[in-house]
Amino acid sequence: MSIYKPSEIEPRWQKYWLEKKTFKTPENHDRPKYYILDMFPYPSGSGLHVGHPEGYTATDILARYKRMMGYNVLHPIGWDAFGLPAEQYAVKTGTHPRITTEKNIIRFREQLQMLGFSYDWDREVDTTDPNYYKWTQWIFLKLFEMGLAYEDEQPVNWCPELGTVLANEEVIDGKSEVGGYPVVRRPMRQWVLKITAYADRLLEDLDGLEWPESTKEMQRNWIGKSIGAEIDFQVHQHDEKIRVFTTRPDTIFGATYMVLAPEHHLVEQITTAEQKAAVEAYREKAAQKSDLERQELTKEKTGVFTGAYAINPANNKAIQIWIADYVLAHYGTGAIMAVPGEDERDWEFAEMFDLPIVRTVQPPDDFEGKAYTEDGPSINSDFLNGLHITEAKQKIIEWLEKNGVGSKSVNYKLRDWLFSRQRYWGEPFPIIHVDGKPKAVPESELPVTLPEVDDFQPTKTGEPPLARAAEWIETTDPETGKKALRETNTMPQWAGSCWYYLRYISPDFDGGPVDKGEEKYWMPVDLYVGGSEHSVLHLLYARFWHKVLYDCGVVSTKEPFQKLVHQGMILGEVEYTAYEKDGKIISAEQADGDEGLKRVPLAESDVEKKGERFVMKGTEIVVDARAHKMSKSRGNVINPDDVVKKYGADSLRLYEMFMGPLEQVKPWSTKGVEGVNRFLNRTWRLFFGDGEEERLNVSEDEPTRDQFRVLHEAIKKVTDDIDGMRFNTGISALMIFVNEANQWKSVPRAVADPFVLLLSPFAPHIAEEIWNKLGHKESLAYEEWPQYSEEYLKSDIVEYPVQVNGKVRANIEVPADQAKNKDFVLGLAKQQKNVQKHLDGTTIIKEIFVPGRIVNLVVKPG
RNA sequence: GCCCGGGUGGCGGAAUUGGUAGACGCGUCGGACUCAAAAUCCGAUGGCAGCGAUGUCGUAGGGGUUCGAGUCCCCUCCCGGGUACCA
Repeated sequence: MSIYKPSEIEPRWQKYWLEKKTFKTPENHDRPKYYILDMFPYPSGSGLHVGHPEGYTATDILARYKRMMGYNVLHPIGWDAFGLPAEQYAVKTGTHPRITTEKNIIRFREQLQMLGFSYDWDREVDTTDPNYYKWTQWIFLKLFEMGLAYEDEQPVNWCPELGTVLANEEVIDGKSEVGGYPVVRRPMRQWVLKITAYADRLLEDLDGLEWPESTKEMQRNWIGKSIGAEIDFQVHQHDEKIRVFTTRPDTIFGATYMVLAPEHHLVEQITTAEQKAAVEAYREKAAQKSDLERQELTKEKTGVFTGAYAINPANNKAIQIWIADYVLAHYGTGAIMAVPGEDERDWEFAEMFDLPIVRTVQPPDDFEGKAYTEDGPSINSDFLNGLHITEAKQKIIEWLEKNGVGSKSVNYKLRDWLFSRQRYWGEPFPIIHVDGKPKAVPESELPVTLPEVDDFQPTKTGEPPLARAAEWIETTDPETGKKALRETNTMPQWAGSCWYYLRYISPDFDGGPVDKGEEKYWMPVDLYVGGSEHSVLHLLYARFWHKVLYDCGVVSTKEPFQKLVHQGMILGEVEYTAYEKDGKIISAEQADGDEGLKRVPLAESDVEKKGERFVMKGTEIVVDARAHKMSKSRGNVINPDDVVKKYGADSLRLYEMFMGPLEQVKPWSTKGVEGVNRFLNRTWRLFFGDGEEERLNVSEDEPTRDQFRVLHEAIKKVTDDIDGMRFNTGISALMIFVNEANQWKSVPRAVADPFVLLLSPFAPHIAEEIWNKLGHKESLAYEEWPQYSEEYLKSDIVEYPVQVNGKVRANIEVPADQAKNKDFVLGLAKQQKNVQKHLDGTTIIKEIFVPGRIVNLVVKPG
């Protein structure tokens, strides 16, 4: 019998594509190129989840479409395979992370192939492969040579639980991004990359990128450029100056006290004898606080007077110098001039400690707040009085510069990138220490491979696991023959993913990270798809490295990723939950806090919508109706393997694209998968009938005008929608075609062929199968994409809705040749019975006629 | 708090520059086929009133611009993401 059997069709075509290397990247450069990139996955032990195929299907559709449009397409995949889970598993079981990683990669590869993605499998990269990380190390050497990588003893985010330091970007709310463990500050020798040297370029070049505005904005905020001034305040009775950074130099006449960060280098020197004890105690306490504690205690300001005074250079008044932890040591100069009148934090502090407040900007009469941060004329500010912020700033900076007490200045929130980790499973640094100084390993000795160790834990003294490989550590400097020690830190996981998109271009090239000629052809990446969780971290780091490589002449573009799209998260199936307390079901609105609450899952049939909310059927008890993030603990994880087994890869692909806009967060629905699966079944029956025998239901007849119209409407819509990445509505157009075509006796070949091509990027297996059965010998992967013709889209009649006072009262059909004839259309419109009814007893005061669109008769009574 | 997104049927979501709100899919209801079920097919399906023609309300809420607003403007509420003493 004629039945659509994905389990039989799909593996067969997957094998065909692999064996024939159908998707091998063309090596010639004689066509336009399209580089379409997925964020490569970390091959975790739990395999692919349904989130992966979402972005991967979207890019696969585009890759297949672009090939049919005549582009040379580069569509690769690889493995971001260094990382913590494999290492933690190694610590627990002693299994070498390499073993775990290899195993996981095999699983991931199988899963991706099972979904029919058209990757060029000859270009796979693996960040843990020494042939790959050789070039990661090579790039690090470039950074080192350029003075962009340096060692520094600095307070770092130390995570005791993970046994490693973390970059600022990896710390969220004082906890580690991975695992959520507490993070404390602790000084340590670390490798740091000078990303701040590129702050301005990283900021400016965002403008030319086709990225989501929100992502660009996040990067802008993270870089945090602010323009202001640095001003020197003379310390009274000391030969010292305190330099502050401020964005509001115009408010200097309102600077009524100063605050230093507790760690500021002048604190000890200027503190008076009477205040010494208090200051010491405060500094002690601040040092002991973790970042988390510092944040938790932000509600109330704390601080201590140093006993010292500074002279405000604008008015020569002596003002108190305090220390307080609301001033951060690592931003600006670690010291501020406090202007409570125009700064909410300073106001709060001034109120707390009874310090003077002077307004220097006139608030509006009805202003009732405390600090006034908006614009207005300057007051109490001598020669600035009357000027608004912009002019006042300019004038005061001129004055500061003339008097040698300050100058214009720019500051960034962005800090240098902490680049070393105390881990085993990462790239070793190509660095040796000779006479206590770091020195580059010569390029000819790359890669510096990971040594074998017997234990993957940090040593008892807190040194990284590599410190266990004594023979590896002790080496000689090839240049001088002196004794040398290898660096025992390793690089963070971001290192490998900072440049992998370049390696795909020439994965076997051994003259550098990337072959220049190929790079020139393929770069930049035309479309990059991946999760928004990488908005700052990966995407900022990769841009930084790319710019460094640009400066060394390795790459020819300033930016790596021209267009970026984030796929939205797929949530679990919608769940209905009632809350039970003390054995009684209570309304979800009253259910706050966890005490004594029991969650009772309900079936969809037990609930109904009442107004804005869902309630238990027939009651007033409100229940929760929500989709949650998929998680093992919640037990709502959908495994792609199961979906493929039951419905096939084409159905999974189609469903994930049909759910809604790619960028949007959306809940999973197994019923929805069944829906698209039905569509594929209907498509199969359209071509092969539903009789006992499989019989090709395709005729050699010339299609009718109507059949052509149906086809060409589909071509237009599907083409536009793929171009605009609106895959959900594109699929809807394919469904409309099949629904229409199912009413025909048979499908004319001239319609059948193009339709199968339209379907193929979305559901490649079934499309190849039908294509083959239509008598084509070769894969359809490089067939020409169908073109639509306006000729067939024209209709013989044009429909006009007819409104009276903006309300539709009738629909009329006008022959196409009369459609733009206003008099004709209006005449016909007014004849309509229901229109006449509404015109009765009124006077037409205006006739709106929008050709091809609408008729609106504006009337008034009488 | 601040900065971005976003609120459309029972559900996921459609709707060119302002021009018939609810495409497509799910669900539900009715029918056909069947001994029966599944699968499939046909029909209906925003609410309210009406046998019906039709009327009326309706895109989070309130106001405005317009012949006409889901779409533009102002205010409020709710949800999601980011960020948090960055001077």
